[in-house]
Amino acid sequence: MELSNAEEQLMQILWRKETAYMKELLEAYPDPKPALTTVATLLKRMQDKNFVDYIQKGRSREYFPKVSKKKYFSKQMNGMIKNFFNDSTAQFASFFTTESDLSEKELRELRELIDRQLKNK
Amino acid sequence: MELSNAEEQLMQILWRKETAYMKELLEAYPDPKPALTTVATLLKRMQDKNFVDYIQKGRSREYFPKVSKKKYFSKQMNGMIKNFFNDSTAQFASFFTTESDLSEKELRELRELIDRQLKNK
DNA sequence: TTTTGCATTCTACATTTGTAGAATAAATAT
DNA sequence: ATATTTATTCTACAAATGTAGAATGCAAAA
Repeated sequence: MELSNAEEQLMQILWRKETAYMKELLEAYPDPKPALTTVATLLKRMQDKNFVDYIQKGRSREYFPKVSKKKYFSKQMNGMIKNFFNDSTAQFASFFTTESDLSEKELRELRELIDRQLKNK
Repeated sequence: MELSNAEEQLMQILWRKETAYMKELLEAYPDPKPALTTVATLLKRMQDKNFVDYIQKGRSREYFPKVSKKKYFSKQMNGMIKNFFNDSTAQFASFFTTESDLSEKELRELRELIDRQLKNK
């Protein structure tokens, strides 16, 4: 089961905070903030989908992500690479490199990084 | 307005074919194929969303994408980079480079590509 | 202890998405 | 000329999504 847009937005907040109470989540929303019950509904659905859990603290709950941002992101990326580049990561990489408008500096840094990666092989 | 999942799948088919009649679209679906009316509904919605158009040919229609795969993909990517990497393309690139499991050969090719990019600057 | 604030659960409802049957029309094959 | 195939439009409906009010309970502040 995937996250919907509204759910993913909330997930982003939760990832940033790592752990948060209802009130903090609400505060973290940009204006116009949704109703508290809206967030509650989303959290409930996200729990059902197994993306979020909580620890009862007194009478309220400390929510936290059950899926790491990194893991979630990787899955998204793999989906896109599969659909758009026929499952070829390399093909994606080359598309990205030529199409993204990285600055010269950024390109150099990226090359540096690749060199380091290569040393690890 | 964004494409839904089912719509995006159809879009992928249309991008592959570049142009296609109803029948061809249907044939291109993997089994179990949806009902023809399902595809018709999707096409209609995609027209409303301005992702698809057609040319009347005799009594049927030659459908074609109004948005290129590349453009669509870029938009998706930018969205993800914005959400996950704080809008930093470079940060994404470095994450990608370290986390993707590109082979040594692929890494070398990527470096080549970056070199060529750099020469263009 | 009365008010105020906050969280939770329930209920609700409009919109969007996934899926397709029925009716209709035209084109083609028999 | 009739049956068959194919496409189109209309209608429909369940599920998912976005959004939030009402009711309830409890805790902290006044």
